[in-house]
Amino acid sequence: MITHAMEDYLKAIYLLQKGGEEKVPTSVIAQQMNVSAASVTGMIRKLASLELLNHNSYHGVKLTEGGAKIAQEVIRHHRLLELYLVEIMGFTWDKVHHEADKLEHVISEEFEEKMAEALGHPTIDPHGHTIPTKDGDLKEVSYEILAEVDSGSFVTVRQVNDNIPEMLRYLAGLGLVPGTDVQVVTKAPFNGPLCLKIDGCEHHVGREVARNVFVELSGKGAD
Amino acid sequence: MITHAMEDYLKAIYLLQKGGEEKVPTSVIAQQMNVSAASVTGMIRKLASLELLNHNSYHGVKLTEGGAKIAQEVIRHHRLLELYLVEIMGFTWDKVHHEADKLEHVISEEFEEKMAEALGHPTIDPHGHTIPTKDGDLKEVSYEILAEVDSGSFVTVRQVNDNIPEMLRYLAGLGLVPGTDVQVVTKAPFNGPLCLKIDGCEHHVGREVARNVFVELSGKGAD
DNA sequence: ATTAAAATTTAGGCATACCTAAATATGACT
DNA sequence: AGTCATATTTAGGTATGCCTAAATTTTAAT
Repeated sequence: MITHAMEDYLKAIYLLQKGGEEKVPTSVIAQQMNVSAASVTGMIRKLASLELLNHNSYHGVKLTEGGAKIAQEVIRHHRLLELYLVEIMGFTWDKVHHEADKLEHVISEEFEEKMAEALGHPTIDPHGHTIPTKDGDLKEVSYEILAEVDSGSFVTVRQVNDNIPEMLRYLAGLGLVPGTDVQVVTKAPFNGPLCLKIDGCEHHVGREVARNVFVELSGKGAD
Repeated sequence: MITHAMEDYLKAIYLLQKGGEEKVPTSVIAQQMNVSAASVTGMIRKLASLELLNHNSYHGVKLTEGGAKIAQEVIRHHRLLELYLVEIMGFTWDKVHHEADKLEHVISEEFEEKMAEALGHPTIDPHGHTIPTKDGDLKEVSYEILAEVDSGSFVTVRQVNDNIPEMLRYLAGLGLVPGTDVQVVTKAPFNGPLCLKIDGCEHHVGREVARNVFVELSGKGAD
């Protein structure tokens, strides 16, 4: 029997794996999930005994096909829920992550299908993340981090991190949402703010915010 | 902190109290919730220590105002969810009880409000039960049990039990849903079937089914 | 008033999922 | 190769929420 906690671990490990790390170390999972490393070890044993992941002691874990499948289903639930809450129910995009985190574990497959139908089988969630297909794989496109593109660049916002409600409200206020075209006018030194031209207006945003916005390069100016 | 299990107990006790019993005995709760009496005793201690109910050892429990309030909120969630799932999402009415039982514990107050708005602040759920208002009390109207009305009676269906999916599918097939006018043509002896005239057609339904349908008398014929 | 049946509570256990602190393994550096 | 810092695991403990079996209390009947 798969518990909610197990689903949360599988989801986190899956996303960390997609995010680069082939073998995900215990400590990284612990940090991501805000639990102690010891708790992670305990859960890893359980998941390994169910053959949902392979554990190479002291060298991290890797999901099996079975484990990855469950993770994909949970992520599909989460992202469909986020979009449903925004598009159909009228939630603002800063609140849906938290709500989806609770709902993703309890909705039925039929609930998932009804949402997908109502939304016209969408592929992107409100924060720009790909929604895994029912059985298929999740191809996470990797974009540039806004904080790291050269000044002068012309970019299009593709994704934003969905887990800090206050930052999402701030971003929405700036118009820094997926689909928006942005020019990086300047980047102040010493980790200083970026000057961004959005919709013709210049805004100054800090690096912390710029590290949570992911963009696609659409052109480039002088550095 | 109120756990899901606590909410389930409070809900069950609340409905049993409304269903007649002033003080609800441990055994009744245990039967209703399909757990052992010992488990109920354990939970009662916890709820009593939180002052959500008063416990008179060996003489049953009674919810405090605080306990009743939480129960009402959970029931409001449940019934709004059932209606939302049927009306907005297109679920059939036999599946919504199970889905609502899981969702009722995790949705936010905002989710509740969005549902209520989308549904036009309804007062009755798909099975005919009253939806408690946001702060107000639940006035559960008590109807006649179809199995117990005299033959010849003309009745209107008002409520059906929502927890047996197969029976709900059967009832929907017969047209025995809230709002339908029905004539009780005959009642066979020895707990035999009732002959019902629904929409001009006669149907024969067993007592077990007729005990799960609640009606309002609208007229009366010969016995 | 005694006794038997029924209801209730207590006692002791199990699984989940988390924690801290202590022990142990790894890998990088001298 | 030895040493040390870091990462990981083990050991032992907490809380929830369920169970069965045994003890206890109540109620009803003689």
